This record gives sequence, C-alpha cells and structure tokens, in this order.
Amino acid sequence: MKDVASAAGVALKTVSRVVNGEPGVHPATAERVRAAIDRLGYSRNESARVLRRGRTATIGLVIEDVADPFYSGLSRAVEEIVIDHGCLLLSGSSGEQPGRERELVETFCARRVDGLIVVPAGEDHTYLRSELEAGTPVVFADRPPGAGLDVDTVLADNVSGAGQAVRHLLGHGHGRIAFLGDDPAIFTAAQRLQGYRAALGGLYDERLVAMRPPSLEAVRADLAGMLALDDPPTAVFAGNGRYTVTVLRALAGQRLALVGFDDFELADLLQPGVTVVAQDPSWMGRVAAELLFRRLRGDVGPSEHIELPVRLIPRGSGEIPAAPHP
Amino acid sequence: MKDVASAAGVALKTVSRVVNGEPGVHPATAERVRAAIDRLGYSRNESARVLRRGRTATIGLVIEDVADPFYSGLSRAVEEIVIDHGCLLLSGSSGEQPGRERELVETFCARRVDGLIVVPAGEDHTYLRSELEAGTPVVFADRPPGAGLDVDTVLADNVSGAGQAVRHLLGHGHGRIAFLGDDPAIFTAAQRLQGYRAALGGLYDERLVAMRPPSLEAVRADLAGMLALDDPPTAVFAGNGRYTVTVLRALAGQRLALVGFDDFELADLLQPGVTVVAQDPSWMGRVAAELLFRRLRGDVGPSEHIELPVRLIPRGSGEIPAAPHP
DNA sequence: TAACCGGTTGACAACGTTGTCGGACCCCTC
DNA sequence: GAGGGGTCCGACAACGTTGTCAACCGGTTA
Repeated sequence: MKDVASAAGVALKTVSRVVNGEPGVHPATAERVRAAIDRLGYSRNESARVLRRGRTATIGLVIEDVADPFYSGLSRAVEEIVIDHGCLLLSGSSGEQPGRERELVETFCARRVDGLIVVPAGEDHTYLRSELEAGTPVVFADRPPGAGLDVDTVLADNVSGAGQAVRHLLGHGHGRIAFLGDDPAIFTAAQRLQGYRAALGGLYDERLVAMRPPSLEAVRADLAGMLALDDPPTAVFAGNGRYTVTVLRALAGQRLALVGFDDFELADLLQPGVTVVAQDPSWMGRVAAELLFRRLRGDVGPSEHIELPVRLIPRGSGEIPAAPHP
Repeated sequence: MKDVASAAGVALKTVSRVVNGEPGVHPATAERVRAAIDRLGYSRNESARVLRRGRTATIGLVIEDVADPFYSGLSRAVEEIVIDHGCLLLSGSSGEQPGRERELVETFCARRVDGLIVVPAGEDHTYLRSELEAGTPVVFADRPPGAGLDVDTVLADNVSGAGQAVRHLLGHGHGRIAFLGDDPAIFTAAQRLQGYRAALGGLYDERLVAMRPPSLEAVRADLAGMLALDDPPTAVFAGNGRYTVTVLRALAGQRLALVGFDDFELADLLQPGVTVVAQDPSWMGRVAAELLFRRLRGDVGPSEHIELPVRLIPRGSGEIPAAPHP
C-alpha cells in the first residue's frame, strides 16, 4: 500500500480510502490510485486490516467429517450463507474426537473468528466459556453442548423421528424390531434409541439392540446373533445413514424390513427402495448460520433451541410385511 | 498479552517467549506467566502474529462443490495433511462459476494464504500470475490451468479411463455405445470424450453423444432420442458420478449395459452392481497437498504434471451382453 | 480584507505480535 | 578485583492497515 501511495503520488491514507470506497476522494485522484494498484498488482493485506478493525469476517465451522454426506450438505449450506454475508468459512473435521474438536475450536478462536458453528464430538464444552464471555456467538448444530452451557442449538427431532420409524414398522405387522445404531455416547444415537424404546413400549427387548461404531463385521455379527434368537427380529431400524448402508451390506439380500435414519442418494434406486426418516442437512446448516448472523447483528435474546422436524419417506423396504408367525 | 505481562509482572516479550516456547526463560517465570494466561483466558491473536511474521499457516482450497462426494473426499484428504503440517484450511465452492472461483482465490490471497489448491472452474487464470510471481505456490487438481500458466497439476488419467470403459463394453459385444457426459467445456468431460472416441475408432457415431449439464429431464430426453434410432445403443458410458446416477434414474430399469466414470457408495448394492472406472479422490487430494507442502519447503524444481491411474471395477452393469443383433 | 465553508488530502497513532539488540545479573577464572 | 562467559530479561521498532484530527485550497459571504 505504501508502494501504491508513492507510485500514485498520494498519501497512504488516500489509497486506503480508495481501496475501501470511502467518500471524499477526488475522482481523478481515485483513478490514479486505481491505476497504480493495477500496475503493482496490489491486494490489501487482510491480516493487518483485521488487526486494526477487530473483525475478521470469518466464521468457523467444526463438523464430524466433511466426507460424510450429511455434514458436507450442512457445510455447503453454511458456506453459502457465510459468503452471502461477505465472510469466509474456516472449517475442520473433528473425526468424532473430542480433543480434535477442542483443538479446532481453539485454533479458530486464536484466529479470532467472528462466530462459530459446532457439531460437537465431546461432552465438555466449558473450554468455550471464556470465548462466549468475550462475546463470540456460538451455535451448536446436530448435537447440543455439554451440561452447563446455555447456547443456541439447532437439532433434528430425533426422538419423534425414531418413533415414526418404529410405528411405521409396527403398522406393517412387525413386533420384533432390531435397532442397530452408533455408540449411545453420541447424542443423536441416544435420542434415537430413546424414541425407539418409547414407541415400542412393552415390545422393547434389549437383545435386539446393538450400539457401537459401525463396521461391517460388527454389524454382521450383531445381526447374526439376533437372527439366531428363538424369536428373531423381522425388521431393522438403522440409527443413521452410515448404519443403514452397513446394514444393507450385512443383510446381503435377506429380505428383512428396514427403515433407516437419514436419507441418502440412491435410496430410491435400490431394490427395494429404502424407507428412511429423512433429515435435511442443508436446512439445518441454513438455520444454524442464519441464527449465528442474527447474533452477530446484535440480537441478544435468550438462547434458542430449535428442533427441525424429520419426515418418513416410504420407499419399499419399510413396507415389507412381517412374515406370518411360525 | 499486555495484560498477561503486567499480571505476571514481566515484560511483553517474556510472555511472547513463553507462548512460543522459546528458550531462555526461567522455569519459575514461565510458570508465573502460564498461570496469568490461564487466569485471564488469554489466547494469542493470530492476525497480529501473521502480520508480523508474514506466514499465515493457512492453505486455501477451491473446489467445485463440497456437497459432491468426489470433492468432499478430496477435501477431507487435503484437510488431513494440512492439519498434520500445523496449518488451517480455508475452503470454498465455486459452483462451476469462473467468477466465483476467481473471487474465492482473490479472497484467499488477500488473507495471504501460504499456498493454494485449485480445482478450476474457468479457463483463464492469468489473474493468478501476480500471486505466483509473489511466490505463493499453487497446485491445480482434477483439471489443469488455462493456457499460458505452467504450474503443478494433479489429474486423473481420464483419457485412458474412458478408453478402458469403452473397450470393456466392446469386449462384451457392444458396438453401439452412447456417451452421456457433462458440458465439454469442462476439461474432464472433454478428456473422457476424447478417450471414448479414440477407443471406438470407426464405430464412433456423434448421434450417440450428448453432453450438457446433468438434469434428469435432459438425460431422459437424450436417451429416448438415441433409443429411437434405427440402430440404438445397447450400452451407455456415463461421464461422471453424477451422470451415472442420473442415467440410472433415467433408465428406470431398462437393462442397457452401463459403465460410469467415478465410483460411488452403493454402486455395489444396486441390481445389477454398477461397473465403474474409479478414481480415488482422497489420493488426488493427498498428492496435491503433499506437492504443495514440498513447494512450501522450498522445492523449486520444474512444475510437475501428475496423472493418477484409474481402475475399472466390474460389478455387473458393464457385463450385460449385447442383445443378439436383430 | 477577513472570516467562513465544503471538499480534499495528509500526518500520526494505534491494533497485538515478534525480531533485534543490549543490559543486568550470576558464577567462574585469572 | 577485574575480566569473561552464560543466563535471563526488557526496550524498541516494525509488520500493513485504519480512525482521528488537522491542514490545505478555492470560492463565497460579511
């Protein structure tokens, strides 16, 4: 900028004014400055600007894994809105590791992001307290913060979604419905288990529940164990998108009824089509981002806790009737 | 930092030393400083640090769309390596719009990223020249830069991949193979067309080629038109992952042979399984990122042009034999 | 002529950090 | 006791930008 100033024969401040489109610069001067800028290929140093002004125009996003379609959809929606607000998005994947989540958040804070959207991996978010007190707005998405932190949260209605799935299967004659889902330490998994259990009522049987990180071997073993029972399951409720796919692989053509949580591309092209309880990741991203920017505009109302509805989409696999009882 | 210094009763510089783990600070002093840091919840202002040191420890990544599994896989791999190098990733989606690509790159440059990985949407990258001259390393991935720019590039071997696909179909008796792909203005689409054409040789028939942005309606219409020909295609080669899925939907169960470029989850679970020419997006991301960091470490060799091999994975749809000729 | 005005422009400090350099102090040796 | 070497610490400038404030200029008014 100094170089531009001397090249154009004006003071530093005048260049700054031109670059920022501030009024009070003679058109001819501005033109001279712009010419010098082009000639020298100058571009404003954003770090210095941030240092001086205090605002970074940057939003931090912590998710579990960009390569998971749910989170990449959410990411894209967040990015869209962030860009619309003239900001940039810093994002990182925690890989479901609380330590990594914390590192990412702290790195983002050190870079003075204006706001944060977090899909938490861990349970303890007290480390966020000082940042929150410093006035950085934070929105939790998909999962709530750990105890003792009262911040904006955007969740899907997991409990009632799981309930819908179970009732749908019950309605098709299934009384033995297995639940295969992720580690119940993960909030969404626990919520879905809760919805499943509540909808089943007296039919609940813990031998039909298996919860752990999805791996084909594990799911295969769990399913085999359940199918070897005297009263085996005739239907499966899969706890998330990844689980649904794993279960499909493990079933290898066995025609159990299946409903999965989370929609996924191609669910309609499989034979039979896969019935799912669909969330809308873009919607969640949009809602979270809009909420964040409302806070950035100065909204200081009480923290919001939004639950987005989910929707059961019948495609075939959930409508397979229960075999007549032997 | 000033506050921490006065709280600990030391000079600014000493705090700086402690924060950066520089030697030459008495353990007791360091402890006092650390206590003050914890008490005040201090975290270093990265913008000021960047301003002073000139390195941002930030890498910029421009892709087409995070929500596309190919690019989200690439993203994740890049992120992994960037984090391993103690850097942060700024990423943005161009949405296939050259203007947006340029904006993103310029924003990243204004933030003084240390390096860039770009999946270009446009043809003209002369706007990068001044940045390159300033010494910022840039790696192009998936598609090469526009004319006149000689920078590191990591591509998939699109031509030979398309050739493999076509020869595979020829080997199963198909002489009439349609090609449905994206706008040939997109490098990869053009390359795949070229490979397709070369492998077909004299069998090439331009009436069996349709290239434009994928939409279900368009693909349906194109296919219908081709199938209405006197000598209709008996096989389809789809130009990318999104196209493959769209073609599957448009086929709606008609048993044409099909080979798609790009692998996708569930390709093996469809009936029949979908034969694909698989690229490895993570690999591409890793190679591009490693190359970038090699440049950042000072490697000034001539620009590299890497072509990653692709691999045909037979799963059923590509092995459907041609119907006996009427 | 002097006072005043609006439109332009520039000098300067400040943002929070780090690199450079030199000073204070201790312990050791001659 | 003077000199030398090492350890620890602090003063100061600089990074590139912007906010504040004052100065300048040409023309208008009292």
